[in-house]
Amino acid sequence: MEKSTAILGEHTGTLLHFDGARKVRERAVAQVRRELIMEAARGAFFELGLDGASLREIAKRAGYSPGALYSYFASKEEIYAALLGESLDRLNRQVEAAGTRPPARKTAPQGTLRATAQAFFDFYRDNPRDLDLGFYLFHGMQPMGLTPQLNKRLNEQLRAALAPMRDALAALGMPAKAAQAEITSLFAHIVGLLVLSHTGRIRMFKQDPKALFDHYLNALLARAAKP
Amino acid sequence: MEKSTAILGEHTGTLLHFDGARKVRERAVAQVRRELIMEAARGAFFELGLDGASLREIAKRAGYSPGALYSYFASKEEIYAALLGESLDRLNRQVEAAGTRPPARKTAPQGTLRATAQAFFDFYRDNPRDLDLGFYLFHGMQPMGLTPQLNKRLNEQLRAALAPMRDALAALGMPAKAAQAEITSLFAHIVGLLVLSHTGRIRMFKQDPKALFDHYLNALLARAAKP
Amino acid sequence: MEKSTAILGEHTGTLLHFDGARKVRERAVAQVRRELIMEAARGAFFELGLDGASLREIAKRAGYSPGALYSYFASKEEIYAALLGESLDRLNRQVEAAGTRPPARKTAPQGTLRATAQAFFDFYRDNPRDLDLGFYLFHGMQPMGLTPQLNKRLNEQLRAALAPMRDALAALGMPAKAAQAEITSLFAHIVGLLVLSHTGRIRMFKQDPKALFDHYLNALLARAAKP
Amino acid sequence: MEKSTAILGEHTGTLLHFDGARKVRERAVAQVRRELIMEAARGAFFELGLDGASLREIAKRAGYSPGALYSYFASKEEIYAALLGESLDRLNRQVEAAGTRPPARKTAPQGTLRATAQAFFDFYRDNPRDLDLGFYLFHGMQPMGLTPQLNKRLNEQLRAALAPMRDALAALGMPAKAAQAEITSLFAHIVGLLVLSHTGRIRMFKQDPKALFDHYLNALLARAAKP
DNA sequence: CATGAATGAGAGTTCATTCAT
DNA sequence: GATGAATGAACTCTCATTCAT
Repeated sequence: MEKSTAILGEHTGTLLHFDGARKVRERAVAQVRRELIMEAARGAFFELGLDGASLREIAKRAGYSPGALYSYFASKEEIYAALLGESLDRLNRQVEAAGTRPPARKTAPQGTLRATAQAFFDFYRDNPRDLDLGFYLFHGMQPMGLTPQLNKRLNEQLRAALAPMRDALAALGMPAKAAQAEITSLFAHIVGLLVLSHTGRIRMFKQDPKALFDHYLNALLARAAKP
Repeated sequence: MEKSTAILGEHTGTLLHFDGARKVRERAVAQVRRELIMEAARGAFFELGLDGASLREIAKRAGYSPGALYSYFASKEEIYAALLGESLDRLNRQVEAAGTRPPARKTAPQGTLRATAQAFFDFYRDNPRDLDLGFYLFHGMQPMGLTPQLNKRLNEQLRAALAPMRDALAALGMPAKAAQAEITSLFAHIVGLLVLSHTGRIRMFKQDPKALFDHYLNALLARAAKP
Repeated sequence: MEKSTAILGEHTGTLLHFDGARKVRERAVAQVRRELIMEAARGAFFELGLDGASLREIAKRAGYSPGALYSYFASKEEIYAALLGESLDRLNRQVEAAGTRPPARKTAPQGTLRATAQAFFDFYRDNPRDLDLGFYLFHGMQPMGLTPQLNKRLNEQLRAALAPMRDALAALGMPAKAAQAEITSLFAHIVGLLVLSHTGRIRMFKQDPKALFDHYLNALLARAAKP
Repeated sequence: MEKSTAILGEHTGTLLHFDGARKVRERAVAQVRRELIMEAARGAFFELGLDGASLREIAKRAGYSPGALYSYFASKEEIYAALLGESLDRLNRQVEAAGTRPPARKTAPQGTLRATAQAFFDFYRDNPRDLDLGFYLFHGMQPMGLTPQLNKRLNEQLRAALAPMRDALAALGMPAKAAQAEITSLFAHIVGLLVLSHTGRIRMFKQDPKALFDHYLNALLARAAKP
């Protein structure tokens, strides 16, 4: 079971008192190997897409035989779940960084909202595969194969990524409920824009995703300023 | 080749003058059977999702051997394309009906915009698989396997479904360019809301898709009223 | 015109007395259509090879539906058999023409032997598919699917094509038995050279089929001159 | 990749120094199983011919599921290539043995030429399927599907099998170029005789392949003696 | 921990031939 | 005669997963 908590990147230093040092070391080694496999999976997935990235391919890239991966992950899906967790971590870091960078701070909270929302948008625009990842486990748009606790964890990571924007709205005087609704809308808008963009539907309307997003953001800021 | 026009649901009754009655009847029978297969495909797809719906499964449901489907469709993809075409037809009819229904007409064009946008939203909210269908041919969010002319045709059907909303905005005095951008945004927003809704991400934020959509629509109407 | 019907057995001007003119006409029409189908089959076979030429493809090229061909040929194999018969006819004509052309006649019988053998060789060198055809019915080098009478007929056509060479050898004073053996050898040599040529094995040895054949022919003529 | 060297029957025992004994053993086991599959393939191919020998049939005979073969061979073609490689190995051994056997040595080089050519001829006369094998990858007499390096390797094996005859001609004083041409001719003659023999065309001329071959060989030796 | 052979199911597609119409 | 839908069997190949070693 440590295996699955490890998926989420939690460390267990406190076990030091109960386990021998050897066990700790082995656990650390296993974690490193997990990450090696995830790296291979990410590479395969990014280069070959959801369908091209077979377990065999991932194993080959990681320098393992197919069966060996099952020592680290219970299934292919679990690999993707781990990948998604890591992806959300990166998203969080990117959003957070945008929220604490000087230019944003100066004109806060409008600046913060704009900067973090932009960072969120940019993250998925620049890494379309990370967006795919988010929908992989919902093949056919229908949830599947996630353990409830894993689902919860992933949701929390997502919530965390959006939190700075919600807080910025609150700081602008928007009631908590309205802020939450606006942030959900914002998220939906970003997803919609990017899905349409990736599938070529926006180009078809001769529009530019970035411009559309700016427009949305401006409207949101206007709403936030004088409700 | 009547096969490909049939994909798009065109009827051939008018050929009566040139073909023998027998040919016409046979063509009609073939069309009926095409639709039977599409029905089976839709059922398989809706129940089993994109991956479960194999050609064999579709054939079984339609009461055919696998090879027989190739008398009606050149490939599995063509079946899905036909399904998508028919789905867009239904969408168009639903949107059009909403745009010409009395209550909408009375308060036009605001009423028309609200009614048609609502109809668009409702269509995909009530038929989530139809939204999937639209993304099927863009596996991994990356276009694939459509003949350019078929792609064009499908795009036109989509454009047509959105046209009433664009016209309503124009009728409210919005410049064509801005109207086009707003309609693309609206489309993206709907898609985003529904994708998040279908994947359970909206419920997670304790929000209601319909309410969020109303909110978006109100803001859009406000923008349209006094730019 | 009896040509191809003869392939299939035997016909039959004498039926004129018993059948009505209509039946005769219908038979002629059928024969014309047979040839149309054979033409299509030849085209498909030459362009697409043995594997690419499906019944469907042949039917399409002939302007028929697949089933229709069965009104004219009992099987796909029979089509090929007919094609082979026609091919052997062409071979015979080409060999015969070479044997009666002035230059050959002048220096006969050496000239005749050289000219006809050359014509035989050239025929298959220039029309590799005709050689394939000859081996098609012996897939895996093992006879199959020929009715004995059809086999006999084809053999006779082949014999006829080689007869001028045998006669030339006899005219040079070679005993009948030896001449027959030499001609069989000659045939084998031609086939061997062309099979190796078509499969690229001769080019691999940096040799030229034509030169090798000339060499063989010279040796044969030398043997024939003073045994 | 040991797989490809294994195709060619090379052993890996010398790796003992670098690999553990276990790896060596496993490799040996794998090689045995490869040969088991090749045996099954040969059986299927010999009994059922080129078309009857499907992957499924081969797998069934080898006691495997179809997919299992792909652990040993990358494709069906690779199986046939391996079969052909092994066939050429046997041919080489048979030819070589004939060239070094006492009776041949005594009257060398005429005896050597006669003995090795005879061995070559006998090999394919006695194993007709091995001749088929050589032409399998040239479906419809038109090259296909060999990797260039594999093609090269197979060509070299063929060249090696013919080398003793070429050397014997050279030993008889024939210039290298002429010897090469004669050996190519000899090869073509053998192939021609056997193809016609296998397809029953020689019997039809009431000839005997062996006698025809002797006749050819005598003429060749006569040419070689006094050019 | 690691291997990699093996499974078993299944993928989409093609084919010659048949037969009701 | 002609159609073309339908069959049924076959095709090669891929996959995630298991498990004896």
